[in-house]
Amino acid sequence: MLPLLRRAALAATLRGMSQSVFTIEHTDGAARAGVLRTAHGTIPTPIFMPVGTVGSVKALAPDDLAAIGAPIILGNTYHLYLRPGDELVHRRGGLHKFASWPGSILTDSGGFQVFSLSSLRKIREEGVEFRSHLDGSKHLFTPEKVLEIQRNLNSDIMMVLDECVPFGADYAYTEKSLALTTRWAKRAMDAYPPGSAHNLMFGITQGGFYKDLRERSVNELCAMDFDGFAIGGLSVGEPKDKMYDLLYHTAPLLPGEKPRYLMGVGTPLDIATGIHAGVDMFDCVLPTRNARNGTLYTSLGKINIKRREFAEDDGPLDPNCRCYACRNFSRAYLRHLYASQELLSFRLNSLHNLTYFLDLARNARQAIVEGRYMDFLAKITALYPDEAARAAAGS
RNA sequence: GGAGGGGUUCCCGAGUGGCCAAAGGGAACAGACUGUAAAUCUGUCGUCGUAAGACUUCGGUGGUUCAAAUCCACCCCCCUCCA
Repeated sequence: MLPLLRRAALAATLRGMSQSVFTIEHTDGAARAGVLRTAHGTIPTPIFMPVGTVGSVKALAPDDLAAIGAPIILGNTYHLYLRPGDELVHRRGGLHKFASWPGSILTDSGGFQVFSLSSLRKIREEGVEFRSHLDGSKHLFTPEKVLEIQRNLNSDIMMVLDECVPFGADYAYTEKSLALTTRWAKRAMDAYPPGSAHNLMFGITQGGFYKDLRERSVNELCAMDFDGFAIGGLSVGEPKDKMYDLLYHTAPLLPGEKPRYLMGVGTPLDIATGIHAGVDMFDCVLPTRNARNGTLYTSLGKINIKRREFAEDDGPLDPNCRCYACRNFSRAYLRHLYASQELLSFRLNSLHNLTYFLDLARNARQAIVEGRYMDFLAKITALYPDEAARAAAGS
């Protein structure tokens, strides 16, 4: 491990020279295979980033994540600020040290909580006021404050504060919200200009499900020198075909030389589709949450391990999977662990699903490098026919 | 031997004349889950039927009543206390 100062200095050099933060090595159509560098490592892209909201990927230890080759995980500004507190984490040397996580960390800004905790917040010009879901206390999150929190956490990739707008918001509201998100992004950039430190900062585009607003958002955001750009506000309750429509419309508008991040997405098909549209980074709670709820992704499709049909199935969960769960346990045993609510069920299932998602990105990258991404996408599409049908419904 | 309490749909358990195929919980079965208020949530759960509805069911048998899981009689079984 590099001494802290030297690492910071090195990373500070990286920031402001966007060329060296992100390098695209191969393309296949719009799909890109690249490398993203942070203060805590090198990340091959496309990449799937496991979500560890409160500083832990639920049910897993850093060793587990290392075993499946996860180079970067997420943390959350809102949750870590409330508990245990970003300053407490700062005093313990940052989130990496506190959580014993040697890889990279991207932190979400709390923008998603504007959506998911909408009944507990008020949006104002200066920021978002949340009523804590833990104790009801009030907290103001401004664009500047969330960066301060993320710097205390020592996040490798900080996200700017945005308003994640629900599906169904009308044009007038979405337009107004978008303008606010853009003003917040400007304030973030002012508070933390390029070269300030080694923490990278990504902007988030919004615009709901109106293409002209998406374009406006991209134009306004990309005029600013962020280290990467995210597409936010997708997968917020919309039909699948709408989501893909917006995805294909928005991704190509983002600057080609910078990393593109599709926030909170998604299913394996969503990810494969996102990569096809030119996205480099993904995160989603789906593999970990579904793992805890018994839904597992395999090379043979999605299966629900609770089902009776697996009660005496002695085969591995996924014969083509390299993970610890698949190498050592039968479907019958995994079903039993789930039914018995054994904690090992969470760990093995999470380990497996994340392996699947990480491998999905790895295999996608390989396909791009070898110039056969369309074949890869076709293969994934065939694995999830119901979802693919929903995606095709409106087109 | 005496006194008391109880047997309800797979399990626990509510229900003491009609609003009861019978609350609630569990189990079981199936589904959902997308920048994590999620080890959460939803549905089904006597039989037949797409449905309307029909039929069978509350330890057993018989009875009272227009109507019984609920009232009465007898019988079978379980539990507690006393001797």
